[in-house]
Amino acid sequence: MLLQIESYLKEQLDRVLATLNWPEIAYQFDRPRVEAHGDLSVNLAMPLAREIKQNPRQIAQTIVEHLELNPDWIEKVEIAGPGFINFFFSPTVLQQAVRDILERGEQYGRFQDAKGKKAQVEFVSANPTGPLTVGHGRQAVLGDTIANLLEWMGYEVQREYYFNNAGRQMRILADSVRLRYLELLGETIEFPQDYYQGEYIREIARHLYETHGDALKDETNLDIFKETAEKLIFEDIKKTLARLGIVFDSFYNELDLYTNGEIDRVVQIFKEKGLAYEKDGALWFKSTAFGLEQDRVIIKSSGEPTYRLPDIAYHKTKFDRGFDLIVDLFGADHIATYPDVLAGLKALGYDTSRVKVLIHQFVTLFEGKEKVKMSTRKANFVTLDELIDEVGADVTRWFFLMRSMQSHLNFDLTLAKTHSDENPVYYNQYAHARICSILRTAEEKGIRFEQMDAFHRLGEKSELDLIKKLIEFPKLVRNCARDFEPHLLTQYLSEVSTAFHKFYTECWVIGDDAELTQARLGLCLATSTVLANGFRIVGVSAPERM
RNA sequence: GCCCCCGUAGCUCAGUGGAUAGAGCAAUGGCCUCCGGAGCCAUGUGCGCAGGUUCGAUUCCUGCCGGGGGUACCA
Repeated sequence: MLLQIESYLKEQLDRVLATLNWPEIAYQFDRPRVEAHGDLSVNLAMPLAREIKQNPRQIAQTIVEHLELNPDWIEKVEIAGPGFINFFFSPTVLQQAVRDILERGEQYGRFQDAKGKKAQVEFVSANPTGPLTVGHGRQAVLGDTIANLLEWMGYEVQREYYFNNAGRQMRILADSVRLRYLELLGETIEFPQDYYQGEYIREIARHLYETHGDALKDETNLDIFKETAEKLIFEDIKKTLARLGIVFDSFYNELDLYTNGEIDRVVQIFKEKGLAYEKDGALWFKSTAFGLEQDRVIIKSSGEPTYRLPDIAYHKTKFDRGFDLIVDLFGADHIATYPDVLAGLKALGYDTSRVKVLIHQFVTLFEGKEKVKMSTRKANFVTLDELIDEVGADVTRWFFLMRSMQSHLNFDLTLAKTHSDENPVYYNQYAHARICSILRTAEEKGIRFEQMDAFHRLGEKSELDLIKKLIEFPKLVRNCARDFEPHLLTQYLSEVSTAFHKFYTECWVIGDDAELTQARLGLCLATSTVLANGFRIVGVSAPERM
């Protein structure tokens, strides 16, 4: 309803501008910070003042005089400050909005804008060398929520996990397992410091011992160790992700890019276009032709490709698979790689504006004041599983979404554990549970919401304030999706909960006045609709009881 | 050296080219005859520093300081 009001006002304002023969100009609607400044404010007069060289307040005055607004929608218009035009919503339009929310129900906040379009979100993409860490958790939750947001915009979304099981890391992993296996057989081994130290390596070795006995004692080929490790670790990773409600549609193995010829094809095209040359025994990509500072090696003198080549080939497949929007989510440590990939894609002739690269900053873990260094190799990481064990999936998801992704995140484990009961997610879920409880109570008294025409009875300040919050939801979803900023959603939901709790404190829902009871029950339902829809995007549960 | 991100309340973090910069946690004091007190109400301190653009900058630009991450024929 807020979006409808905005477009209605924009229509009216544009009409006035045309009538007055004033230039068309970009202006914005904003929700004023201060209540006295109304429900919606437009800055139109200020930029216009520069154009037509008149006093902005005078301009605002003239505009307002020419406006003919429907009093059922806009109750009052004021000019304030340097020239803001402030609009005050009428109760009527707010009362209508409650009905609108109830009629749309689970669809409220969904858009059709991207209907028929395909989007892919690539995230996590951790190689199967160990359990997911808290750091991966941030990316997992961000990626999944962004995918949810895109679905709410109408996209058909594919969640993809890209991994490499062929590199040096995997060889070390396999050999780490082999040594632990030999250790189980009673052999004295020397375990190198730069091998994977984690307990999970021993578990994989134990699994091999249970299934193969000592038959692998003299096995020098690492394949069986590698394959077993990869299989078990991936099972583990998927299980962890599933606990957070995250399910990938597709796992893409870097190795396939070699076997299906994509790597060769990219090299071929680069050579044909004169964008690759040999120097010092290596093959270089002429990335300077695409605005980069230096050319990059894509095939080492050893004959092995650098990471750039498969990355470029991989992204080529994303285009070839027909996605309209390609979202890559990386940690800040990969920030240097994407310009090369984008340059490579341009070189191949693709429209890189379809690629959206999102970089999130790291999570720094603290135990109290003590910083916890994280390294999978050294096994002094805190796993995502452990975090979920401690605080639960809902808190984990909510916590990672509370902050903007470009902000460094200091995560105090001690605090997260001791104060988990006071986490804002409970505040929000409590609002939902409370509404369910009211509805149950009403039901016990034989009262059920059914009167869609009772909303004219809603006029208390806390009622109208709550409705004003609720009507922001669709705009917020759209903006979060447009800007890839899921954290604004958690913030908004908390505001809805606050407005509800205030309404609950000030207004008695189930009373003697049957019509008023109907109106308030409907408002409760509308609130739970918005909360539940928001929770669905964020990926937390909407409990009926707590 | 160069590049990217960050610097806002005691702590963790939101936010905006504009009109009085917010939340949670922590602290103190209030609020239940009755729909869930995991709630509501009240009380305090702050935009790292210095310039610039602008009618107006915490927001944009430049420099500096501090923290994080990059800068490979590692990923």
